[in-house]
Amino acid sequence: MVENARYNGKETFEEWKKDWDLEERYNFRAVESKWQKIWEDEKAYKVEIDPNKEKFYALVEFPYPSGAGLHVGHPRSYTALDVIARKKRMEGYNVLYPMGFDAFGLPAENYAVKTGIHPAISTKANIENFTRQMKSIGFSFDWDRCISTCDPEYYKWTQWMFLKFFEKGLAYKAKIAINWCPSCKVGLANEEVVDGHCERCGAEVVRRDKEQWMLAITKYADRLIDDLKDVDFIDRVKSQQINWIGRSHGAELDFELTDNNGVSLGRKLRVYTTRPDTAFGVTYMVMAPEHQYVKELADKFDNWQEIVSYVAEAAKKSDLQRTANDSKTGVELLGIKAKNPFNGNLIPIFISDYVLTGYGTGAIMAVPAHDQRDYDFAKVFNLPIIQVLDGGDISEKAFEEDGPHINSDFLDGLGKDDGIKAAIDFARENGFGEAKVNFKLRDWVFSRQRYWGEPIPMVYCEKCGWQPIPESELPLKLPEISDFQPNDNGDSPLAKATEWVNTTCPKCGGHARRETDVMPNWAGSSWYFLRYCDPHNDKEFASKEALDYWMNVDWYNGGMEHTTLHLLYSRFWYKFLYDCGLVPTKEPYQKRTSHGMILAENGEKMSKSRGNVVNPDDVIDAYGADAFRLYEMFIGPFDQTAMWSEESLNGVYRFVNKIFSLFGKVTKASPSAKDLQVMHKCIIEVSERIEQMKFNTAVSSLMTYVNYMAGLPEIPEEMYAVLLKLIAPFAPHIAEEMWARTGNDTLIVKESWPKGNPELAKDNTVTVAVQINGKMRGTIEVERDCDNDKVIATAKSLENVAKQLATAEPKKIIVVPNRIVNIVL
RNA sequence: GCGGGCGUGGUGAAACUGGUAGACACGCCAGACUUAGGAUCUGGUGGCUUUGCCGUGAGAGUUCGAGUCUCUCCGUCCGCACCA
Repeated sequence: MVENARYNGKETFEEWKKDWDLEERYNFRAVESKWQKIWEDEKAYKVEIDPNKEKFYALVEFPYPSGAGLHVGHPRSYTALDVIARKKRMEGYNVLYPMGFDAFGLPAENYAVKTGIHPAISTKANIENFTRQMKSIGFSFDWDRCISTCDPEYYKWTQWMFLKFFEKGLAYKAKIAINWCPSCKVGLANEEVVDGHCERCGAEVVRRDKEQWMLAITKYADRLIDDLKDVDFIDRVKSQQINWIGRSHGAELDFELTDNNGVSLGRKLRVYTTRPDTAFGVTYMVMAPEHQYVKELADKFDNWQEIVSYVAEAAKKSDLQRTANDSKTGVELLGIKAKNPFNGNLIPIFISDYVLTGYGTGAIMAVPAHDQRDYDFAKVFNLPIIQVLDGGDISEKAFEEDGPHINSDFLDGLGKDDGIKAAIDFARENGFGEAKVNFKLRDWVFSRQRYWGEPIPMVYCEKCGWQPIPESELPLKLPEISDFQPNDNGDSPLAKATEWVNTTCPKCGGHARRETDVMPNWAGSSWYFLRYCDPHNDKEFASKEALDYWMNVDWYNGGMEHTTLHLLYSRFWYKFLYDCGLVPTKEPYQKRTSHGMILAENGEKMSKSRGNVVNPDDVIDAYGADAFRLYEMFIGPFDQTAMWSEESLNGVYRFVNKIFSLFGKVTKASPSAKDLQVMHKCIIEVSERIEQMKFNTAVSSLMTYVNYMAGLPEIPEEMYAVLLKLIAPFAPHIAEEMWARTGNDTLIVKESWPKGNPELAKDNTVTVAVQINGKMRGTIEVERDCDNDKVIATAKSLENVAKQLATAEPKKIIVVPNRIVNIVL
């Protein structure tokens, strides 16, 4: 114990005590920095594996260390889990609550383009600033476990895991049409495109064919949905992930292609449908303009020019423009037909951009009677509409609900499920189709044409193709370069580092070139929570012992914006590691919650360009870290958007000072029954509300408790000690200071959490509401659990009640014990 | 279009399985202390035509009793979206 620091440099407690009389008010600046130093010197939050203690792993999303520093949004999440971590610690858990930096990313690189300052240098400075800020808020992170994704000792393992993906065939290079952001000059994953715009800069994305490294996340689509049932994620997160993965059950069916006379062309058009049972209502087919058959069957078409120009037109449009079309366009492929395998009918085939190349087989069978899009198209092109499900009025619009089958041969009379089953059975027996599950989820585009990211540890040899570099060469470090400018060709700035790029093939020893694209910033964050378990290990990404002890993450809080990005990616990544036998559990996170955003005072988003960003440094300087933390928790329901308000901040500032001023009234007096009742009620409420993340009402419970004590002539020591313990997770500095002043020489953050006794929390007398016909007429004070007859008698004696009873007889009297008496006249 | 929320004082918001609507704060009003206060402290504060009545987006329903449950509608926010 560092006695002198604790006593403000005075030798003894008694010496220190003399100073108190000179204090005018609570000096939060001195107190907060004093305890932050003591916690740091004593490593109060350092944690090690301890098999004798139950572990608790609390996690918040690590920040990108931007040049702007923390804004008040970050600490909302950090404080919430800090409160939970501190409470768990006081409850005796061995708590891992780590922090690190997601340090690769575009801003550092853009800054380098502008200023010439190397990303490594600006990132380091930003990390130092973030660390200082977080320490000034008094978070209980174990700083010895701090990591940074741009540290070669870290990204060595990110690269190592990429090699595993490659080894298992889940990382592959493919030339596909990707989303390209012309402003960032970088390819994007589907998840990074929001309404057709770049998630980061807002520019409209365009399609571009590019050779890309891909990770086969779609192989895990089923498990990413199914395993959600075993974890405790808030519903919003679950449903958004399920929605994004977009699983649908249906069938793939082959339609034979023929010439106009029904003579087979020896090819089949495969379509995907969720309703194979409506096949008797198919009146035409549609292929995506990009469908391979358009090129392959070019010589069969009578209107090639028309087709070519439509395809060219479609290629020019972005996805956004395609979607914005309200009327359907398309071109019939004249000269060929499709044969419906259910009834042998020859039907026309179109190309249209309402059919997407990336989903299903890129071709559909159109049932205009029962699909509104097909219906609209059929109207434009004057195609027949055959109803095969009974109901609705198809002269108006498509009938998309369920009904018994009609006009459908062997399916007639069957309902939806039976019809689908019968149709699939029929297709299977006749060899033209089978059941099929489809997903909206696409494989993860994993290449970024940038500098400030993890180099992809692959080389290309003319003779041997793509080869992984040997593990012994990891980490493959980023070369030093001075020109970070990306270009429009889609080359990474790394391509200019010729010495680095040119290398030898690990297989044949011949000349080879390194991959010059880097990984996306989601790579490092996909497994960082594993590194926290064993951050300094240079043999493995983490030891088995550490992973077995610490995993899973018990409680992970983060932003909703990451639900279909980081959260989904990292679940996939982790499941892959599980399949490799490298991690102990199927899912990384047991519980996932999410915080609401903090808006500026006027309800706008805080942003640098609007100039309305509130800097935590200023708040802490003016009101102190404790008030800041309390305010973050008191601002409103944790999961909802909240508006920053300097005026309200004053309220919690007063509250902190009130806790300080209460100290003057603390005596050895023992608490009365009423005192104990109030105290235990507060313990119970605060404990429950922290677990439920109802931090705003937890704080109000504490305020009620403080207000009660403020009304007492003297405050029993026990009551005040309980206050300090309960407030310690929220306002650890003042809790620690007052704990010391009450004569304790331990750290309150290591004390045990008070236990609430529900029996003592009950009041002896209760206020019961008296109603007549459900309307409030007054209240009575009765003994708790007093018998009904007595309660009724007391109720009847109320003046208001007696008056009404004089004119009418009660028909019925309802008594809810300790709550209400309702007299029905 | 599909999926998920939300709607309560001047403001942020409370309200457990239906049981005293507005806890706790902010603001405001009054008072105290002050040369002074945007400091601090104390008290008050949903509305109204005040024996009482009305009040949780609107309307209906269930119930002794509805902010809470059911239905219809309105408004608003978020996610996905020509996904076959």
